Amino acid sequence: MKIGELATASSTAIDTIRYYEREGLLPAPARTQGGFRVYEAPHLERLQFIRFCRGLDMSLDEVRVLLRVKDAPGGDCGDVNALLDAHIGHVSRRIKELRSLEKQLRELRERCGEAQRADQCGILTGLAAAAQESPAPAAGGSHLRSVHSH
Amino acid sequence: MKIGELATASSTAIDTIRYYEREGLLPAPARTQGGFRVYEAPHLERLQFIRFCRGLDMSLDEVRVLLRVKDAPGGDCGDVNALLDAHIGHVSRRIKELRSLEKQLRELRERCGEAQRADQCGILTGLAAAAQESPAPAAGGSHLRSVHSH
DNA sequence: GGAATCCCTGGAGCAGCTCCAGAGTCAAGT
DNA sequence: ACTTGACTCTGGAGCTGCTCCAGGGATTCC
Repeated sequence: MKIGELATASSTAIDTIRYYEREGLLPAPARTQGGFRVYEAPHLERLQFIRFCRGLDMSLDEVRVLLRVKDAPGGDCGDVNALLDAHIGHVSRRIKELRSLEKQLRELRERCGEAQRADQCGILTGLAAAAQESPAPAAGGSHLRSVHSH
Repeated sequence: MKIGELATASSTAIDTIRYYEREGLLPAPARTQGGFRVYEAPHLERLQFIRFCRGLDMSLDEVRVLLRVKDAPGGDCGDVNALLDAHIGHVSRRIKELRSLEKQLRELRERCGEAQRADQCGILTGLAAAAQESPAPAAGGSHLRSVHSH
């Protein structure tokens, strides 16, 4: 199967497949004489595994750990448990952060019901005042990016 | 005030301040003869505003919109309301996604109580099986990065 | 006047792709 | 055999929001 077929079979962009190969997540496949990549069933399986883990919001480094354990013939899976526990920790911490964020935003939104002159907008004045008072928002001041921030 | 003082006064990295200037969020300040940036109180105020919004997980583009309205003398603030509503939408959507994610991860974690041989690890076999069945996780298959993905 | 501490610019690097140009390959149709 | 069109190749740049250099100059303190 050529890369385009693999791409549709796995709902993955072609560029992403080549990227995974460069990153060592997918083994380099055979090539035709003209240089086209030729994939077999195991490649698809592995790619689906990767995509599923990515869908669970794991980082590529986390996926790498899982693949390494998966590739080890009879190794033990303690690392898998630890990784998953840590990942669950990331996710639930992030949920907590976002909930307090949502609360702050809704309170802010209360301050301006309808459009009016900007210099009387409760949101803008509220933001400006809050920025003055606390150097960082009440949430704690961490810049909440993805679940993988710490 | 030189850049270092502004940095400590606003709990912002020096590089970040220069970055905001390049991005047009902070106006270019005066300079000493030797070329050092010299800031005044309004710079600090504006920077604190930006940092506060970033703490609320707004993107720089969102902050730009707020600043533009804030800078307009007597304009109206409809954009601010719309922006905040959209942002609240991002955040609560993301919370929903993460909650279903957390549930999936905890179910997965159930499958392997303690370390054992990798080829019998319930997590790995579960992941592999799930990847086979559904092309993407039940959550919907979107790659959930920050709150700003859509 | 010498040392320590600041500050400058320009560029690279992070994650995880995504998109592009410019060229080559393959399969089907005539 | 040849053309057409769809596919694929490589290498590099771009996205966000910073962060961290290197290799210099400015300022300040003793």
